[in-house]
Amino acid sequence: MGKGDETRQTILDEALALCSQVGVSGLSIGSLADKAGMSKSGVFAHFGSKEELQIAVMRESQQRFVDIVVRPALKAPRGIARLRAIFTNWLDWTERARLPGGCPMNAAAQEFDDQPGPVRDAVEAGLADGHRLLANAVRMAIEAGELRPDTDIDQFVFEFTGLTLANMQSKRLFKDRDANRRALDAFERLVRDYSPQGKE
Amino acid sequence: MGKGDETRQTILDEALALCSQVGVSGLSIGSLADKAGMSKSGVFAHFGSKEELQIAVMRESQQRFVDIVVRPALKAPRGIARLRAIFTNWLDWTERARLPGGCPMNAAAQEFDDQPGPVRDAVEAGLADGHRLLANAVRMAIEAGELRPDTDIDQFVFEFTGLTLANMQSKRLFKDRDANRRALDAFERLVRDYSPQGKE
DNA sequence: ACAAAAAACGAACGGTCGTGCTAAAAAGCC
DNA sequence: GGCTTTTTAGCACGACCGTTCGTTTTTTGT
Repeated sequence: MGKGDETRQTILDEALALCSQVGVSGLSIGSLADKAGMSKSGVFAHFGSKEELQIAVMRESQQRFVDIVVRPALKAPRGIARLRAIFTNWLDWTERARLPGGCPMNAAAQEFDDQPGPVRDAVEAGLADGHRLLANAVRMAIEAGELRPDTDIDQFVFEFTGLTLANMQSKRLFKDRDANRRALDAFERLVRDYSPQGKE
Repeated sequence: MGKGDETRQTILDEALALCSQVGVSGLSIGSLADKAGMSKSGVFAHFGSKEELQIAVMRESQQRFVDIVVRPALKAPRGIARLRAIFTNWLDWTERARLPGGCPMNAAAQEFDDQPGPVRDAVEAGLADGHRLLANAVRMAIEAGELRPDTDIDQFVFEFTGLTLANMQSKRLFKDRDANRRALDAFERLVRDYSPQGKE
């Protein structure tokens, strides 16, 4: 198909940027239509309901995350190098993705964590997918002998994501210019703790 | 004063619970009035504007956090024991505070991080205060000789809060029953890394 | 008990929300 | 170029939003 999908993509781009600032439930069809230079019903027709729009935004966010954070990191060799590439890409992925208000998915996770429904499902699926990709990278690092064989993969992922969350809060709320450095230092400490020739 | 402040407190209690579920910007005066069994204008009169209500909720949230997380931990001796007490209290403080939807302050931090104004200021002040209290506890642990003298306090706080954030996401979005254990394991590893007789 | 003050109510306002429905415009196809 | 299909606009709807105002109820002080 032609024109339809094209403007749908345009709308989604605007929706993602807007959503990053006001949240996925704060995103309204009227304001989105203004940003996209369209009528309210014109935007509406592309999704059929607000819920479908929200789900589409989450999916788009997930895909863009993969494109910006995960895919480029695959050029790094398997092991800690690739883990580090994922991590550094993660730290400022929202800026590279032109999302002025931070990660829409993480924001949505907070908004919808106790609001069952398809939107929540999409958010959970999106973040779970990220964790799965990350877990795979950790497993490869273990297989490459760069992390201890008895490394608890889920534990590693848990701490890894904790650092990205702390980084976002530090950077966005406290405008801390040292946030990235702090996160990177913590990452290196994390890797060192789980490395075979490391301490213990 | 009498009756006024009393019902104001009742309203704030309901507001906190409601806010934890729908977020601080999703909280509406109408629904809050329903929960409190009052009229919309009756609730409104106590705060004068929605913004003032939001600020009041943030302040109340902060105070309750101190009451539930920080104050009880002061019974533990200075040092790592107290840090651990703060941490464990932190992990499930929202349940003990009867906040069914998670920490309102953290949610607000995401919603308002790029929306300047008094609400954002209140959020930042509240979280900064928490960080300050935590930093003090870390400093005491250093002075007690239980953490290395060259410990970067802000770095420690950064990683500490990262664990609490990961814990909340794990628990609330993924319903992970191992979240607390994961967080505690990570905490012990964190402390060990910065302890004088630890590795390195 | 009674007057003064405080607090809660009820109705109304202009706005915006999501969502239908119908008509106009644009795009795709022969 | 005309015809069909797709895409967009315009308008209206009921619901809820924050806020204002005048009235009524409740509390307070004496």
